[in-house]
Amino acid sequence: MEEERCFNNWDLDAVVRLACRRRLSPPPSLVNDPFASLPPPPPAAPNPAPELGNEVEAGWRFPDLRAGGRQDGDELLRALLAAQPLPMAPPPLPTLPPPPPPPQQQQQPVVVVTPAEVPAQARAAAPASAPARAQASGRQMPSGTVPRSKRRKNQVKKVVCHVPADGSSSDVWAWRKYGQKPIKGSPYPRGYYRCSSSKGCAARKQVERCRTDPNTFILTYTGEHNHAAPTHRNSLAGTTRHKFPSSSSAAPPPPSLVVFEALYLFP
DNA sequence: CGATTTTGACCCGCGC
DNA sequence: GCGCGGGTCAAAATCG
Repeated sequence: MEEERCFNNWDLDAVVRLACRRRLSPPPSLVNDPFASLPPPPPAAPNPAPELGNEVEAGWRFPDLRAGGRQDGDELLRALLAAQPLPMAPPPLPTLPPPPPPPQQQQQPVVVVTPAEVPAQARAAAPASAPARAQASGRQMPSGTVPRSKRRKNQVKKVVCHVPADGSSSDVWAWRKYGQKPIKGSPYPRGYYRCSSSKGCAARKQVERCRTDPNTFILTYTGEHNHAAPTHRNSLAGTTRHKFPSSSSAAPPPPSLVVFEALYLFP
């Protein structure tokens, strides 16, 4: 169990780092395939939970993008595409079983885009209007921040992307992990990261291994960067520090393309 | 020394 | 109204 935890842990961190460092530092030679040296994902989670209405699957559904008649999603998409033309065919989405009927709350437009700078671009393109989601702490909050209670989970703007385990997404931001939680129905924990490029940056990122495809990671970006994208990533940000000596420690895999899915949630 | 990671606890949104 | 689950905080430990 411990190992598994470490394993998962490592995975998430690795992905995040990759996602962050991409073109910055060529992957060490020892990092061919982190997964190869690691124990395979649990064959069968305690509860496979086939019908999990997770956001990812929701993302696969492709509800009508203009359902809400909003332009944000569309603009975002456009911005994303403009910023980074699809270098490869659309994502292998449908590896998942037909998702369950969409709960009424799932009327968020979903968009599929590709890669790399998406989060950054998206944020740059989208109007900086995510005050609430930024402040989520329930405890002592700096004055002027919006209490978590004001926030609606379903109204949080998100950009979901799938990252192949053998690759990485790319964004120039530096992310700092602030939490990790096991997700019900998923054998893999989800890591929570926030932008460390700028102190008050509201941008956050969640990293989770796809339960249906262990070789794929799901990155979920929320919030917006309130600062310009750093030309170079921060010093220590992304520093590799393995707490798990020996086996588990490994370097991140080489960068490559990513498959993105933009999941845009509206209020 | 500064920044990051880890981990348990707390808070709150949401579904029943 | 209650309980569950997800998201975040913060202290301690670790690393470059």
